[in-house]
Amino acid sequence: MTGRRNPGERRRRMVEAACELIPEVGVNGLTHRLVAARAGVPLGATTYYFASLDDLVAAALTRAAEVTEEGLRLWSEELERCADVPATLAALTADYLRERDRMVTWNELYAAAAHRPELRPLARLWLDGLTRSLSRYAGARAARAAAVFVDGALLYSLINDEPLDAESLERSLAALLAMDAG
Amino acid sequence: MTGRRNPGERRRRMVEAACELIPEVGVNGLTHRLVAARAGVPLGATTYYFASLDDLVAAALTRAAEVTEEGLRLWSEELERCADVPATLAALTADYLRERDRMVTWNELYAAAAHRPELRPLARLWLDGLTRSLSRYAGARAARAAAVFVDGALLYSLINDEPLDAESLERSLAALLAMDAG
DNA sequence: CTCGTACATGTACGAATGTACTACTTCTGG
DNA sequence: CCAGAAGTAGTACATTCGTACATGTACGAG
Repeated sequence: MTGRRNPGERRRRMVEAACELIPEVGVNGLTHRLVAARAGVPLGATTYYFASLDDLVAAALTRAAEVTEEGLRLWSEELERCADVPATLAALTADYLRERDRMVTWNELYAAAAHRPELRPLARLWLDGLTRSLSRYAGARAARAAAVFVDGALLYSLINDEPLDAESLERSLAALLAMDAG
Repeated sequence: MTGRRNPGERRRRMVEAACELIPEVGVNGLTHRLVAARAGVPLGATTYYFASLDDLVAAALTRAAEVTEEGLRLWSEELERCADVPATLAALTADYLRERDRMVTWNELYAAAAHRPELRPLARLWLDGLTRSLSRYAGARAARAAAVFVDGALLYSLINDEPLDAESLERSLAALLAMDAG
């Protein structure tokens, strides 16, 4: 009953527990004990599988980045098959802005990356990936501007009860994507 | 020599010390001892002047918000007297994006506000204030969109070595401010 | 089988933290 | 002038933390 032998699964559960905890307590609120309790493993397991707490945090943020990249592929496909890129992008963004936990997690990654440069490549995945996707429908400058706006909308939704309305999103993104190509 | 009697000044120095420390260690890295050491006061002074560490943090973030509001007034005046609003706004933003400490502090406030709702009004000051300023030159929707973009540019600069270039800023802001009024 | 290695688990420990507390000094109102 | 309030300063204490470690258990190679 106690601990069935299963290294991969145990590690995975700890990473998942850490991902669950980040929106609740923040990256800096993570502790070995909190993760162990949430994952249902003894305290010692956290130090056995991760060289340090920083490693555990990095593993959790890396996992969060993987999830984000997966979401990015979905966005890419959706944009590919749609007729109206700005409208579709606005709709996808509006959906994103309703998933508070994902937004908080991503902002935690930004904040952590601001203090720890080694995390910056991870933090760039979303913005760079989205920019690359949008480059198929607009100039490089316009694509990046639209991606920057989406991140601004994320920040806005973090501190306002009501996220940006769908029409504002669509008009703004349309305006940016229609910018002269650089 | 030790501590001349001067309550107001002491409190002010501790708040200032906390503001200095936030970009270095983050909001969650603040401790009584760190603030006391930086301010040059004994440990006891921090608990005498602030009911709890949260109070100290709140005081520091409030002070940071005051500085931001002051900066906002400068932006307002600059925009008032200029000929080309998007170009001036882009230049002001470009200057802002070079002050890394201010950006990090502001992002720390966002992250803290995401977890502590009582800080949200403070976090909204910048975005709401900028939106209000811009409302004199564009519709409500366009003004807000431009402010959201500026915050997105802040996030972008936090995790990239090179901030957004001036031309991208100007074109993007021009496109947003020219949006149909809502 | 058996033995070494990888995994599991509970406990221990030094360091750091928030906060309370005691003693001391300076100021102020009567 | 002189209490008592307000400010200053050093220290103490319970708690929590990251991490190390000792012991126990399963499992695959020979």
